[in-house]
Amino acid sequence: MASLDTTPADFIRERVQADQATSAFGGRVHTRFPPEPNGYLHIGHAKSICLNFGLAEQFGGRCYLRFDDTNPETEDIEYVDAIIEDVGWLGFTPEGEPRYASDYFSQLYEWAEQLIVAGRAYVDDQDAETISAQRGGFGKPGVESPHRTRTPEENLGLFRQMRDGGFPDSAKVLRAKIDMQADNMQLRDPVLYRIRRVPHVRTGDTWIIYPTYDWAHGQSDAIEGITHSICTLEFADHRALYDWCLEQLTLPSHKPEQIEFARLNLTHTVTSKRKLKALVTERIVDGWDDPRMPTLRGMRRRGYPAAAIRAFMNRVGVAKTNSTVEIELLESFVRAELNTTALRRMAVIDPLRVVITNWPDGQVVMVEAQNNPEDPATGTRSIPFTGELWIERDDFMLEPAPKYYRLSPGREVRLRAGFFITATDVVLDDDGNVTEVWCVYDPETLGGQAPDGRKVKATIHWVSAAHAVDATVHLYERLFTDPPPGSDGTDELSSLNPASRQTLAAKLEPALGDRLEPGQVVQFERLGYFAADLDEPTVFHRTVGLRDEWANIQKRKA
RNA sequence: UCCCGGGUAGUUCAAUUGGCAGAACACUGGACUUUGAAUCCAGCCGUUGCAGGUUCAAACCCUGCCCCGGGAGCCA
Repeated sequence: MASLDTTPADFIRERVQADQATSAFGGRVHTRFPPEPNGYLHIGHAKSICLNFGLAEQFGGRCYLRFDDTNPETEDIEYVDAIIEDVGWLGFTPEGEPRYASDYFSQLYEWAEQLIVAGRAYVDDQDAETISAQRGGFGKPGVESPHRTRTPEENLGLFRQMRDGGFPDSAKVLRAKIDMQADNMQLRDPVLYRIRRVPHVRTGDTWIIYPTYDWAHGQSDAIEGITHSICTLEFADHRALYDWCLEQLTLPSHKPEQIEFARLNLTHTVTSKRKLKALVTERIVDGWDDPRMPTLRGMRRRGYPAAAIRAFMNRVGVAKTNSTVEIELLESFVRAELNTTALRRMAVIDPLRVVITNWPDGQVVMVEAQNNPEDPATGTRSIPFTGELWIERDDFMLEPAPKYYRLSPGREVRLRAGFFITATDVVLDDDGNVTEVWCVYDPETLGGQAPDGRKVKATIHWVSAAHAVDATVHLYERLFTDPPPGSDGTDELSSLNPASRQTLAAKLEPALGDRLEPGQVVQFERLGYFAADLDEPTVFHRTVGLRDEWANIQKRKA
């Protein structure tokens, strides 16, 4: 099994180590997790969070949470709060208060004026389409804007008018004056400021011009003293621009270095904001926190322990190879964590009635069951055993298949922590379905052990019918049937799994009638791990099933 | 078409930087078992994208090619 908390080596950690060896940043390691507050965090963000905070932890540095809130059109306070909460849930504590790129708007503006004075930026009057067309194409040089030769004085005046409301939205932009011939398209005079009369979550209507990502990000890093600015691969082409911007300024500290890594993809799900949003707005799922969603909130509701997600991130490592990790790997970490921490309980999710014909009328015997065999310190509990029980429909077969060794006519099995029973008769309905199984029990086998030493091949779980607690149980399957949804070029949503959620009426042992902690995960023995709903005490979500050898046997036969 | 990045087992990553390609997950078999779970043991999985070259020795260096991803927002 995977060890849970070893920090692997990867090219970023090697870089940091090398920087420390040469004292590149005076021995400091300072990272940041910089989400834009325009959506909920998902498993992909978790990788970045674990990387940035993990690096700071490992090297005795610090890590900030910084909101990259430079585009007021898409951002909302709702997301700010959710992100802060989710980062905490994942188990990380940002250094100090959250930071905001918008805190630096004044500084960024001042630096823009310096850039203009230095003749390195100009105001362009052309519209977006024209600018885009002039940018040229891959392998085709760009065309310089007619406004590129404006004097610094003229540019400064125009830029101030932009700031002061002298022009309508989008009428003018500030552009860096770099190189319209550059092979790297990002260097063909990128836009630095745009006019948007949209109230900003934090600065309200103080500003009507907003810096773009490229003008804000590196400088924000520099202001905060970030040493290693880690981002995903699609920003690789921006690195030259990131460096260019910083080189134009006189910085208080060392220039941060941008390092790119490959984002995480998981099989059978999607992580792009657009697609996740589609799932929510088209009501395919109940919301951003639906247990089928790969959002942090969804996984929390589903019962995934934060520790399992962290361990998983350690295992998948950090590289520049585009990769799609099997969701099974994540699940194996969830099981490993839950196996040691989750209390065992009995619950029947597809009930079949068992009547024990030789059981003394009305007798109730309390049997002792371990709370978690992996952790004896969790002790035992008493469960009522009676002559009428629920067992799993799957645990009885009228005509047992080969290698099936659960209950069937004439066969003896153990009821976990209870007694041995042998099936003697069945009650059938008009369609021939089994509605009831009659059994006899062996009173000598209390606790599940036969004094004569005879063995049974199967142990099955059960719940006393008279004591059962009713509950609703949601079973989840993959959201998408295709490993990479939409890989055949079709719309991802066409490979949606119509059976991604199945809802059943379950019978629980009485101990589960007492309110669990919201979100607490227990193991329903032989079925899997189930999380108590955050709001509804009698609703459970299956976090993940147990490994199931019987299912494998059947699959192989098919 | 141009620029950048990548290609090692089914998957994700290693390989002490040129020195016997190996871990985890998955899969298969066995042991154990009051969860067909967990645990333990074993096995399977490789033309290191392809073709050349350098070298005693190449996943690693050189040349050419192929394939995949990203890049022409006033998104991030």
